[in-house]
Amino acid sequence: MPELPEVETVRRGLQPVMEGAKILVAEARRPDLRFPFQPDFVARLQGQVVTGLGRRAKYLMADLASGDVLLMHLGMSGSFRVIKPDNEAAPGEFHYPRGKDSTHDHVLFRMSSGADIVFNDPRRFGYMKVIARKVLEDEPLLRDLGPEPLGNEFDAAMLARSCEGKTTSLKAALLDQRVVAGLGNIYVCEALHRSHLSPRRIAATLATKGRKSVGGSEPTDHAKRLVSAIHTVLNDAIKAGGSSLRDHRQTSGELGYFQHSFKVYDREGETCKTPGCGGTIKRFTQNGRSTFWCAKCQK
DNA sequence: TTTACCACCTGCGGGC
DNA sequence: TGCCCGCAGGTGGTAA
Repeated sequence: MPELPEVETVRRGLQPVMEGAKILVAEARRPDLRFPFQPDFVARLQGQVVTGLGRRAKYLMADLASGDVLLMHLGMSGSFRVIKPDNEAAPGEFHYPRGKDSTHDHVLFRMSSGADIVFNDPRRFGYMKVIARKVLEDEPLLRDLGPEPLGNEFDAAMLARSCEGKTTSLKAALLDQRVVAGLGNIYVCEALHRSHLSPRRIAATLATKGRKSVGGSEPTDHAKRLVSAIHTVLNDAIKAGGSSLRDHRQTSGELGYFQHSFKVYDREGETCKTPGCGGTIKRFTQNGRSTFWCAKCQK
């Protein structure tokens, strides 16, 4: 579920209680999430000070004073809650109000900042791993990630170069984390609609052979429009605290509200919001994923 | 090498 | 009311 804006919202929620604080207690309540926890997972976390909390694509990365990095991915249904520890509880015990979902509270941290952090993930597609910072760039999970869509590196020329020669659909290319890291199904649908580009368009049409440039191709106006739309939709979503469909909540438990700004996603059968268009939003399955689009204004 | 598809796990909503 | 089925926002692995 969580795409870049949701992960960034979570990062901003965790930062005040994690950065500069020591992990007094860490607890993994089951042997695995998507992957088995490392045998020394808890030992490498407990007693460590979190010196920084960053994000790379959809990964949260907590820098530890030991030189390790705690890598966290929310998968499709992962969420963090920040709660006040129960003063009556013994040190090392986690007492907090349990909801019906609490059977899926898989990882807990007690921080010296006075907060307990609970990671909940019903579908267990999320994962956590501790990696030494010095070998981080060799980490298979991170090694092949493309540029950050909101970073300076990502522009129309770079996107055009990445799509050059690709015969797959533009939608599939944008979901490929090697092309651009952090987009998921929702924001790809929204960005394509805002840039009036069809999800069925061949990815290579973003680049035109010809004028000399690094990489041998020039970005088309389509590529420029698409990059601009990606920037707009991600920035707006971050400001709104992400989108809350089914699972995603902020660390405070509040819902994001960007779903109210969707122009196509989950709007099958409704009228297109593009001024003067009047088309109807359609849905079809593309690479096993739902695509929402307007055939009238997306070409 | 590139592309498409499947599986992973659980909860929810719709249909019967 | 309860059961069954399809679907869901991600991603690694595998087959073509």
